[in-house]
Amino acid sequence: MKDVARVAGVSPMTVSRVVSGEAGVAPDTAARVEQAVRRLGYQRNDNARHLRQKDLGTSTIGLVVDDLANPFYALMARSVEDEAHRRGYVVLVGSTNDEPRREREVIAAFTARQVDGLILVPTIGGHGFLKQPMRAGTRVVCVDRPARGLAVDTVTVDNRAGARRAVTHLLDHGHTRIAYLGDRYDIWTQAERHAGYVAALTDRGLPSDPALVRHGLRSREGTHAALAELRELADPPTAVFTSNDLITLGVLDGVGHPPDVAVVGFDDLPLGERLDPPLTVVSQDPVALGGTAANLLFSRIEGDSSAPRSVILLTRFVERGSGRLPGRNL
Amino acid sequence: MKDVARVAGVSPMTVSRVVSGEAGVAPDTAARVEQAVRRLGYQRNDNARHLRQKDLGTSTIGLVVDDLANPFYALMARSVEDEAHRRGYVVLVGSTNDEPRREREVIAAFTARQVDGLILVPTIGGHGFLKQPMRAGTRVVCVDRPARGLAVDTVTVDNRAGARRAVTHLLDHGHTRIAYLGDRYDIWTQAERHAGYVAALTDRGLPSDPALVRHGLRSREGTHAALAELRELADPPTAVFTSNDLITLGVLDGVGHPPDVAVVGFDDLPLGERLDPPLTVVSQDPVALGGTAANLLFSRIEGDSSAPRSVILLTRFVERGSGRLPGRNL
DNA sequence: TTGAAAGCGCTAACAT
DNA sequence: ATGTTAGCGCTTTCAA
Repeated sequence: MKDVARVAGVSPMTVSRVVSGEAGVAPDTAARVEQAVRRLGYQRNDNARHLRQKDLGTSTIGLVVDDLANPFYALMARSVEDEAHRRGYVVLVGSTNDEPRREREVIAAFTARQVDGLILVPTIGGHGFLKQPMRAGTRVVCVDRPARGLAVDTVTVDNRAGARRAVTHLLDHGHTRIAYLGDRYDIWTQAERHAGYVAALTDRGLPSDPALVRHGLRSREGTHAALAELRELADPPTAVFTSNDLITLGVLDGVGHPPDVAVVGFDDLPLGERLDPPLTVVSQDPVALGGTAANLLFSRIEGDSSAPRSVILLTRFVERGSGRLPGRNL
Repeated sequence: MKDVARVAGVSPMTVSRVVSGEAGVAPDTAARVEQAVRRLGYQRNDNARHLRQKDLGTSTIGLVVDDLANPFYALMARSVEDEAHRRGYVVLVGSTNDEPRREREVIAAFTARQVDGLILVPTIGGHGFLKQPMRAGTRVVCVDRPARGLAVDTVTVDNRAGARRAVTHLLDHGHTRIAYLGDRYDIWTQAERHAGYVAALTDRGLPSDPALVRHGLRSREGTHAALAELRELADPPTAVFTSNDLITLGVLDGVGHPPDVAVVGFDDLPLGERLDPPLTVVSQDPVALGGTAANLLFSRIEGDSSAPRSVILLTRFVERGSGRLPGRNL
């Protein structure tokens, strides 16, 4: 900036004014400065700028998800990024792998860089470490799951109702031996979906047979193996409810052609309607989740200090056929 | 930091030393400082730190992709993030939508924040604006596509050979009317894949019929419509080569049950093996692309100033059946 | 082992 | 309309 000032024959303050588009600079002076800027290829150091402008923030937000490679979070991330871009913000991203330690590391790195806000898919771990940054002005919004004991805006979907609807569908089609295959039970969404599964059974006066419930599935292969085990039971399931897309894929790996087990899954899959029979799912909208979270965050950043809100978006039950098997009803 | 110093009864300089883990502080002094840090919940402002430490960089890199919501780039992003996290770096992400203007905006926002490096899926636009930041020390690596006229490390896959292999497979199974359905031709990967398509035909002495070639497809719906048009031809195609995952999905939307057209696509799909018949694809490895790009970038950041390298990763041809239809060979 | 002074690049607040 | 001074939070350098 000093160099530009020297070349343009003005003071650094004038360069600052021109570069920041402030009024009150004579047109020909501004032109001289702009020419010097171009000649030197000067670009302002925004970190230094934000250091001085204490009240204006850094125009940077952090997005912390479970796994950025998961298409669900990728869609969410894109949606957050679009909202941020629209407002002139940039986005730092990090994946936690659902490990509280990595979550802490990532968030610490973000707050050390003075992010104005944080959109967080929280792990099971405590979040006391957020208190201090929040007091210092960092706004926080949780998405996909709430954080235990953290009073912040939270955007989720009706996991329990969605799962209940799906399992009810299986019951409606004559299934009574319905398996639940889920990810780690300590993940809030998974516990909710399991609760929905149990609720649907309870609605019909059926007990939940522990032998048909598997938690902690984290891969296609592991799910495939779990399904194979269930088939060895004396009284095997005739239907399976899968609690996320990865687990649905694992189950599909293990059902025959044509399938010998009915399947309904949480989360839609790109080719779901193309399977034989087409896949019935509970579908959620990651773009809406991300967009809503971003809008909440930015309204907080812009000064909204009302009580924390909790937004629950609706899932959609998409009936395509896979829940009616083995072709006993139609 | 001043507050911590006051509480601990030392100078800010001593706090700085303790917080940065520098040697030469008496153990009991350090203990007093650490206690004050905890009591006040102090966290260092890394932006201010990096402002002063000119030579150490900001430990921040930027990742600029076409579309973060695309599973391919999401996997790449996760891979880059893992490498960055391992080294104590954080990652700014941005999507360009393949619009040169948005690419410029995103990159400008990143360089203004003094990123140490940039991993870039370049748009078709010029990249002269990178010259200045590069002179100022920002390292740049291109991934998925090269940037015209930008001499930097570049990681791509053998798009042309992969496409040629796929189309050859269709020819081997008796198809001679093979359509090409692709995204915008000005995207380097798409032009390469089209060239591979043409090369495979030429290998057999066949001309490329312009009536069977469609560029610029950007959605499932648009692709579906394009396929419908091709079917209206007097001499319609018996096979289709699709140049990316989205286009493959669009074509699958439009083929019958069972399919009346053979399909081979670039990029694998999660349920591809589960279709009837299973989907034959040219598969590339986004995790390897991202990891390789990140490793190149970090070795540059760590001082490697050898001539720019070009790394070409191999695609894998995954034959599953959909290219053999309509069941005339086996 | 500790601290004081100066300055990273920028801008708020006050001159002129 | 432009410039001067001081200071954002930290660290380099040098002195004690």
